[in-house]
Amino acid sequence: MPTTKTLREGSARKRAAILSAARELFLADGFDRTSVDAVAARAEVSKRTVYDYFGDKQTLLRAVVDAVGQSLITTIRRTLDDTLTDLPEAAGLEDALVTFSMSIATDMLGSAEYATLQRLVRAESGHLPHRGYNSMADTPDEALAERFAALAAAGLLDVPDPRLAADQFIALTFGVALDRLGSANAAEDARVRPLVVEGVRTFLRAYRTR
Amino acid sequence: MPTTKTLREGSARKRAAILSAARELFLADGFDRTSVDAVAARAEVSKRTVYDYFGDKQTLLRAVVDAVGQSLITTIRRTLDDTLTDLPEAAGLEDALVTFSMSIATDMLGSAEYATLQRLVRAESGHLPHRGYNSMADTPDEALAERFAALAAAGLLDVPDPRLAADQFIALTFGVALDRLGSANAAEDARVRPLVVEGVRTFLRAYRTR
DNA sequence: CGACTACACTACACCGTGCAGTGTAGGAAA
DNA sequence: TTTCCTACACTGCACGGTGTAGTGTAGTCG
Repeated sequence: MPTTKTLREGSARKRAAILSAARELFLADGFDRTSVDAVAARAEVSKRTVYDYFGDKQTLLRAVVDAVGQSLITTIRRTLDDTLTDLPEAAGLEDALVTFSMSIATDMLGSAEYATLQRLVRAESGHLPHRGYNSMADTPDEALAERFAALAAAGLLDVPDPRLAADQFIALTFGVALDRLGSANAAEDARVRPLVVEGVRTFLRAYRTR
Repeated sequence: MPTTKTLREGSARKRAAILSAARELFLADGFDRTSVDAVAARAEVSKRTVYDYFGDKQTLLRAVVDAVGQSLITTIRRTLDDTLTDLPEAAGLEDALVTFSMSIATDMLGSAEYATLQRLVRAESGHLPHRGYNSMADTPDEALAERFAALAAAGLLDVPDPRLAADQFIALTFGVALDRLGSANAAEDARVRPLVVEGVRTFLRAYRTR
């Protein structure tokens, strides 16, 4: 066990590989059209191993969604800290929000992924028991809502219902971008930025303190 | 040479029944999880007839999406005329928009249907050639955009880009409602209205002339 | 009037295939 | 040894799609 980070590191690696392969295939081809064999092949893992790790195709989907959700929320938190911590002057707020949104849409392979996966869970695999949501703000919207509340407390925004504002912000930026362009490539596309900018402006016209 | 390689025209009633059954099942269970046998059973029609009318499951999906889209746009046009023609005073604008949105969400079995079906087409059945969209404003957003332009011309709204405003309006109302609650029952649910009301208010704070 | 034809539709059997899930033997590591 | 993993064969089944025999019905011709 010299330099080895044993302790099931191999296991964790395989687990991650499976998760990653499943995510890519589910997103590309849809849940039903993705065979477990294909997932196993892409993960360079035996099909049997997939079934040993996750017992079920459904469960695998759940795991993928949870993983992406966690990853997304971490990215959001970090980006939030990078772009919105030292509460900017009112003048810089628009730029800060645009930067934040574009970071999410670009850095992250695609926040679209999360939305698409949510659709998959809902549309394709019926109704599994809804997320655990223990207590913390462990959903992307709530992380954003927290920050809006802070901005409100700092007197930059006039936000009576931070959670609602967060949802509306997301809808105005990612929502319209997602609706207009296919859910696929979120970054890259040059048409995304203007849409996001306009979304932020609309949001600020509605929520900025006067 | 079997002269009948063409698809049947047949009785419109059966055709409609199949379309309707397919719509309900596709929405409830998803495209892949819906068997053609199930569609036929629900339509009280032979499975063979389904294949005679539409030659293919894919084609059936396309037909369903087109039908719903047409129906939706008709409803929107009518509702638009009913609620937003005699340009209301600035004071009544909020109520008018709320009424409009709720009419769409209620009267129509669910504008959610359209969105969900679009997802289905994209996510499940790969990429068929995108809609024909000949020239007219035959997409819901554009119908709404037209009306916003009219409201702007009347001095009630300050809308430089009507099409964008329409997309943002839809995102603020239906978008958030769809995200929060499952895509399923759009009407009925008492939680929809407050969401729509708040969406309209946000929209007006951003776009109303000052 | 009946006989015949054309057609829309059903009921049903059937084929091929893709796929979820399992059982197991065996190899490599620890 | 035990533990983990792979390779692979195999089952069971659901589903898309087709072919066909047969039924009801409307119209046409004699």
